[in-house]
Amino acid sequence: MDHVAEPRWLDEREARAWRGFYTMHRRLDGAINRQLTRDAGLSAADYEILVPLSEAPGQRLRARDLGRLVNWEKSRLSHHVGRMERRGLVTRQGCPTDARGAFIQLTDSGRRAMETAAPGHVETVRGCFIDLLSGDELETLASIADRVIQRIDEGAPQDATDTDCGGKSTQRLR
Amino acid sequence: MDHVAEPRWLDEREARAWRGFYTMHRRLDGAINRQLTRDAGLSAADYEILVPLSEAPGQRLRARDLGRLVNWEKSRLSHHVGRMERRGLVTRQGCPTDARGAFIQLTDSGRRAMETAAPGHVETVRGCFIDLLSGDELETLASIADRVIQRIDEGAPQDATDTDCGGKSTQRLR
DNA sequence: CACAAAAAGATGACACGTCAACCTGACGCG
DNA sequence: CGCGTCAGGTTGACGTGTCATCTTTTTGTG
Repeated sequence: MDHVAEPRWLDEREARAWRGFYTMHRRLDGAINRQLTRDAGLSAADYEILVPLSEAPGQRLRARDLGRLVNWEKSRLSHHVGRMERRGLVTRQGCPTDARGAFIQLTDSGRRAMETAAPGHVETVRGCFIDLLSGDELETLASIADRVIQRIDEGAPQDATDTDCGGKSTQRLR
Repeated sequence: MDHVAEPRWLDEREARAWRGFYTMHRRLDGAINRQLTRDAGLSAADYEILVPLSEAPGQRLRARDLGRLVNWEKSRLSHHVGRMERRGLVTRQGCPTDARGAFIQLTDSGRRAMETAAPGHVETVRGCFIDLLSGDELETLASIADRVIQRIDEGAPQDATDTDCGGKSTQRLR
């Protein structure tokens, strides 16, 4: 009798937190992208790449290291850098010491775009998010994030609870 | 002398919360999409659409109403419903009373897919998120989300602070 | 040294979202 | 009635992200 445990649907409070979290992210993403586009013709992804580059010695980084810094998978990075290269924000250079490697170098134009965007970006992040939170809330949020990220990165248990899905009752599917 | 106020960069705590929030979302999104794909061949977006449809009388909704329920813009909805239609998850029907309207109807196959996915979905959301948070934290998060969403939906102040960008110093661009 | 395995990137195919038109039909109003 | 405006939806173009696959080079190991 491999009975399937009845799913533990979310209660009201849990659903509020969950839905809230998600739409909050979507709104923030929208706001940030709008600001960056308007002020400097950049996307949020562009900005994310430009920042570590601008702080790197010589304004350049190995793709590998850049990828680790921003925590992107290599395919995404490669595609995105390709697009940024076409727009003149960065260039690619081969690596002398490792023939597989690739350096990503910030161009002047890329640097200017980032410097143009930066002040408005912080202002947006503050105005739409940070400044709306108390110190305690900031701590709480960071702590939550640490927990969640660790949980998923490490022990994500494929939740392979062998759900045979006796799919009868479907009530609160959230 | 229209001096530009020096940007108020984020301090350590603020940056931790901000970065944490963002990567947390990315991880969660990944985990959820993997589970849905693996268990039922659905994307998170599919699931989001299927839920309200399955709860609607007659398993169908006007595109307009569906869009309001999930808070998507109409273009996104139309595109996505098109893709779901091609995969046999939903069908489109004209609306008799308003010739412009469109009904989106859940198919049996769509319903099955959702019922298959649902238990694992809740389990994932719990395991990777909800169950890691205390009651207080759930409240805090929901409260934060309310604040942020309202701020962006209503008074998003275009932060049009006329930044003439005397872009000299660029240090902590986060 | 030889050779398997791993690392670094690039690439093509495809799903997803957004923006900007665009079309059609409903509605208000003179 | 006639006309302007708006609402509901669709479409095409484009940027983005993921997956799977491939090539080349490095590295570890006998």
